Amino acid sequence: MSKSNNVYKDAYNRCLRLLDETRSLPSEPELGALLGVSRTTVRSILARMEETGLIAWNKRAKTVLRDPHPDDFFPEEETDTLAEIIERSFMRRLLAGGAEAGMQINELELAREIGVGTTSVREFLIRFSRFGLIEKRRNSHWVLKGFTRAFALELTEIREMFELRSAAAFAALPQDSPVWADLDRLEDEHRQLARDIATRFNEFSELDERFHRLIHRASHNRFIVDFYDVIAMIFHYHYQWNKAQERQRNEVAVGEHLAYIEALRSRDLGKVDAACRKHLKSARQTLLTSIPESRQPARA
Amino acid sequence: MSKSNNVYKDAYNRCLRLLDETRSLPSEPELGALLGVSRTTVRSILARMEETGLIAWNKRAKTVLRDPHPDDFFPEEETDTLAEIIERSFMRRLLAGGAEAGMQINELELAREIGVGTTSVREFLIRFSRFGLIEKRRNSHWVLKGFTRAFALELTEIREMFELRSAAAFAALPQDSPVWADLDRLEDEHRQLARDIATRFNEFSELDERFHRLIHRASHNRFIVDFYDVIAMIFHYHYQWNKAQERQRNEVAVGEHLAYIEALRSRDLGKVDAACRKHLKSARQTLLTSIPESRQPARA
DNA sequence: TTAATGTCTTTTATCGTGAAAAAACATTTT
DNA sequence: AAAATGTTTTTTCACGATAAAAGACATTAA
Repeated sequence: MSKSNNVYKDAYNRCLRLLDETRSLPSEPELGALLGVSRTTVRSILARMEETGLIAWNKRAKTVLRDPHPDDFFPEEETDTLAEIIERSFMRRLLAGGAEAGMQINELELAREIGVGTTSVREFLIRFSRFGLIEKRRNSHWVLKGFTRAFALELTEIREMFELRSAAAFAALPQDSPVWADLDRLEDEHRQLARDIATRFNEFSELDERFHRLIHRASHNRFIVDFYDVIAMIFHYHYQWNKAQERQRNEVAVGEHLAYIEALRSRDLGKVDAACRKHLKSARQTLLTSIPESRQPARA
Repeated sequence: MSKSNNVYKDAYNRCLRLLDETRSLPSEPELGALLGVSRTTVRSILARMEETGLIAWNKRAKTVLRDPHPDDFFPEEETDTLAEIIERSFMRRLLAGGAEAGMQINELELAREIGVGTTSVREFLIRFSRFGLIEKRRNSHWVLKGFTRAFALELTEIREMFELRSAAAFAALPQDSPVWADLDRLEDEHRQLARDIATRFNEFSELDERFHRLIHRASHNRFIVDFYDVIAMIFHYHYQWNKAQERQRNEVAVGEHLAYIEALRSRDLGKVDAACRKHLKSARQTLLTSIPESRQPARA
């Protein structure tokens, strides 16, 4: 099968949504920049749009002929990266239980189960290993360390260390730094979400990530910034898995974020530290309660 | 070519060194455990040793017939992992200069230059990416971030954060913890090295790594422990590259380690903190002086 | 009956191959 | 001439295939 054309399909779908808004499409390089793909892919998209009668395409002229129909879109599941597919599949097994710590991971079996080549699985495991949930035995198999209480504690320990430092760095940024405007915008979004929390509570997860990433970036340290990938990944699946009291949890978190933002704006390091600690403590608590006490590592 | 038999060759060489010491070899499983390889590999080794007349092998009896000759050994370069070969090759290019930050990395070109397949290079790059020296552009090439001053500062910032915490955790360990015995042994080795520093100064690098890893392990945090891989890698190549005043630098470092060890043993957190800071500060200085000021990132 | 050896099976590591996508180059249009 | 389009070349991504190495099972020796 060699390589799936998910980049094309995903970009095609996103391009379809653009069609609603305009009567004609921009130049090829412009479209490429907009969709985040190369001109080669843009041209494939345009070619298909012409074929299906969505646009008339003649050199520079790309006139929209009709609005896209639901079945003009490629199915969602065909737009995912192989890496995403493997990760989802792997995390499902991991969190669904039955994946005891100490268990060994079989590349070939995983590949067959997901229906992909071994190379992709191998590359996934290597990439995934930095999350600290799996480990490779020298010239042998991978071992599952398990999503345990210990893991959550180790993760949050680093998170707290890094975020306290980043928050302090943030508060120390000069008044004319563009981050303050970013912070204003995020505060607005928080206030809006707080108002409509009853219906929009599930949008918090995404806002949460953007907020914390903004703070971590103030550290100007690639290791701190990159570590947020680990946190984001874990919380992403945690949110998907543990829906208990989601609304209430998120409502509390939004409140904590707003206090945190105010503390940052005060530039009072004591206040920043306190607000940051308080929020991280409850975030840790949420994560911990989602991990069953029983899950203990199988062997040393 | 599919797969090189470097595991076999390396284990064979190590097994040859065992021959000097005994008149007969232990059982296959025992040998496997000793050499860190499977019985399959052990049997290949024994088979060859029999062929070349090094041993007489009949079931349990594995009698040594003669001492190994220098050309019984496989050449050193055939015992390296592909990953090691690629890493060395890559780091040489990186440190040899001419590798400007912002430059793009070509998998195929690298693979051809080193004489390996693209898959191995890809896997290496993925693994290597956690060191923060390269970065992947979404569905496109890798970009070199460069071994810059900024990199060294970011690295050491985290190192200091982690090691101060680990050292504090270490000092707080109960008296009956086995780490104190490990520390004693390391102290001895330091004292011996200090005595013969004039001739053995190049042995410091390895001792340094063992010492710091012992301390980091006290954190009981996988992210802290794993981060030492980044430090070890950087310092490993740094030591190889920058030989200026090596003897003197190492002599100073050994002294600092001894003070650090004493502080740990005093279990006085103030002293530990001071000794740790002092040593890390000079380690950072050493690293920084090896990076030419001129090397600036090419683009944003 | 335990622990070794002997044999067979499974898994990992690496390569070459081919399609998708990017990037580079050439040509045309404004 | 600058920026688009048209065309060609490179590079990345993913696969199946194959040898090395690990692991499992069967048999034999102490």
